[in-house]
Amino acid sequence: MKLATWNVNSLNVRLGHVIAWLQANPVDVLCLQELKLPDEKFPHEALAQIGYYACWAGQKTYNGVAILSRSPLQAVQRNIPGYDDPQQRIIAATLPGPDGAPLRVISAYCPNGQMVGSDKYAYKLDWFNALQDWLQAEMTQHPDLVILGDYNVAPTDADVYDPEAWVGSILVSEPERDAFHGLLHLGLQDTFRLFDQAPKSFSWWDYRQMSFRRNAGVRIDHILASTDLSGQCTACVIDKIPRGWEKPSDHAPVVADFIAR
DNA sequence: ATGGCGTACACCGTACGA
Repeated sequence: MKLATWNVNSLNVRLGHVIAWLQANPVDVLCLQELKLPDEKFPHEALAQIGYYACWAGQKTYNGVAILSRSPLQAVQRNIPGYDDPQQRIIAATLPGPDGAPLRVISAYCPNGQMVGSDKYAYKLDWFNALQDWLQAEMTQHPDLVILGDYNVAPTDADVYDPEAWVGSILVSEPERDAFHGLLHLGLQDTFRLFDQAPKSFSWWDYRQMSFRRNAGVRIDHILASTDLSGQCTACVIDKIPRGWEKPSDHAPVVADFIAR
């Protein structure tokens, strides 16, 4: 069973890319972030035509998340319960997992934070706290849980093309990394690091300065699996191919593969 | 120190991303 995540930077602009990618990579689940469209503009019919159920939490202009699935989605939850937030950054649903047992899937678009010390940075850290509290509760109810998305955190210096230039800056500051590791401490595994990976593996490259050609990127898109589930993970890869297409998203999809127990 | 590029909305520029 393959599950993937992709920050598409506008689903209006990238719908053709998403459909083309799914036809070449018929994953069971694809989590999307940065839809940048309101609920009523979500292209559920086009996605149904290629065989995907969907749930989504849209927002005009900014944010917005979705889960596409070959199986029907149950117990759909938008946002972090009890965390009052107009920004649409979380959607969760339950579907049959790799061996048929219920799997809780969460699509997450964690805040960017803009600049260390800014109001948006304070919001980012507060949001991660709320996420951690909610995940802790969620994991007690769902032993098989996977949270896929854009975390806007590069967990270690191995996830940054030029760590010395980035010291202390947004995406890598210690409080952000602490927040990310707080999630791991709940009993989640960064599935990408369960396997040998090429050095300088990244999931985001700036549109400017030919960053993709220079591989000047960071790894900020992650698939975290609960300990039980991570034992069934056989691979996690970043698919750089769509980043080289015409008018690409600045993020690449990340795909994890799970087998039955 | 700034802006580079791309998207959205709407205004002829600004906000935001990472």
